Amino acid sequence: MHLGGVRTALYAYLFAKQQGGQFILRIEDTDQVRLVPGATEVIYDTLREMGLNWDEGPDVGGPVGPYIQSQRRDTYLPYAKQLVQSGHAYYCFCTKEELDERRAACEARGETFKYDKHCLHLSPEEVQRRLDAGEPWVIRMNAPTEGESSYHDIVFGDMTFQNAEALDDMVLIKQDGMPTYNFANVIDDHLMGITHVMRGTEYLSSTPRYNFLYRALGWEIPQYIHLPPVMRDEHHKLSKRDGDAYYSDFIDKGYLKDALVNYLALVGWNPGNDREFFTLPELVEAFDVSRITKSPGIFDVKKLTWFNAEYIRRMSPEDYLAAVTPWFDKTLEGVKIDYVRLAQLMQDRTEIFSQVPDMVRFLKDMPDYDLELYTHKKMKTNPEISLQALDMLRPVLEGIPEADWLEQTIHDRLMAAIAERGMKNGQALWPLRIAISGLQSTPGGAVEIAYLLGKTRTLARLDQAAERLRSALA
RNA sequence: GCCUCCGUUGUGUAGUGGCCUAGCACGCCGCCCUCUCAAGGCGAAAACACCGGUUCGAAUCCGGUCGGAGGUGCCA
Repeated sequence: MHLGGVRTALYAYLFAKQQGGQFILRIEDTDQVRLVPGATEVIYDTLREMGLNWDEGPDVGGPVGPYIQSQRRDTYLPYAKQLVQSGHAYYCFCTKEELDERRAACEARGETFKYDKHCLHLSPEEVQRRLDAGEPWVIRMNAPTEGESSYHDIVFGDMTFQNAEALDDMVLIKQDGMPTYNFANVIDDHLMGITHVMRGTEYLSSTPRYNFLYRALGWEIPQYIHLPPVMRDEHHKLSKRDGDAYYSDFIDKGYLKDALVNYLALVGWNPGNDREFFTLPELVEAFDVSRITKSPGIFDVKKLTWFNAEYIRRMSPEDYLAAVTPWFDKTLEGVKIDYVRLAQLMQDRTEIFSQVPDMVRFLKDMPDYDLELYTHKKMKTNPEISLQALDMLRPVLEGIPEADWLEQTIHDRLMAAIAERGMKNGQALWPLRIAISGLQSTPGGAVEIAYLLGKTRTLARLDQAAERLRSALA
């Protein structure tokens, strides 16, 4: 599910719940050609996972079903016919090919194509004759060509359009008998008692068409709340091509759904104060349609990541352990490691779960590393000093019985030995950490890593490192 | 092209004529802490697109310019 759609659904849910209304899920699948198998399941799964539970919808039912437009196919035509009767619509027999040609010619001349009401002037007899003859047809709206239309949008305020410019004879019923979105949404919104329409700004300028239909049908026009787009950057909307546009993209990368929901709510809306952290119920409470932004919002992955890291830090150690274990397993499966301790060390360092495997891999396989790592200005180390330190620390570690291989013990013995020789902690511990991790930075220091590795692996890595240093220095 | 909308630091925003030498958060940079990296603490740099008007006074009102987005489908 696209994040733009996710946010629209989120706002609709927040508003509905806050107003004590019903949140209805309706599947708009009138374009049979573009149907994507499994797409509706993705919608169900995503919304449910986010906690946006719908009160009425395809699978849960409700008083105004069915909630899938393709299953409502027969409800639209009578209304279209009614509009034909009242003169607000008419049958059209122009073929798609003809229209495409005329549109192309028009555009080539730099003009805006508009259907010229060609078939509006067919006599009723002629229409009937062609209908009877089985000619393919569509039903078009008979749009007024003069005057102006206005409506009020809760976010954008008063909108006014010249009818001649904003309205055209759009198709209501397609050749395959399906309604267009333009028609179906009006019919269904009315039939389903929709009071507030929340959708993207791409509908801002087509709203006068819908209002024309509501009026022609004698129905009440709903309230409009148009939402600014969610952008990838200044110029582009989030799109599939970015590979970062879908809810599942982020969940798969190890973003927490609560963080995603929280952050998404803030792209295009703010509570009017400095508060940033909200649970779903808190959002329901705080949401205020009058504070929805008009300008497009850029989806900032950095800020999302910060939110995610913050949510991770706020997890209980137990929850974090449960969440991180599968990620540990990706690289540490089968290795004897104290996951509980590792989790403690990792929790503050986890921004996204997908980063975890790379961060802990060294515990399983000793990475290749450059001896340059032993040179650290601030720690005052170089390969020579490092080798001395390792040689000095070796017996200390060896002297710790397997059963006493605990962090506290390792720490105390090491510190005592270092102090005894009057060394700086870093001078001894930096080389040790490099020797047993091979990495410039690790979650935890030499003591923690030695503990996690266990005595055997620690000493083995230590010996190997000392060996390398010795031969390099010789 | 035409129509509509939008325009505050890199990003999200606060701000509705004086409280703004423009606040907050992320990010960036520096310092502290420290056996690394994080986390944490402290600090810094960074914006009212432009021009003109209205006004004693404008980020806030008006006009224009420029920039951006959306629409202009038998897609939604």
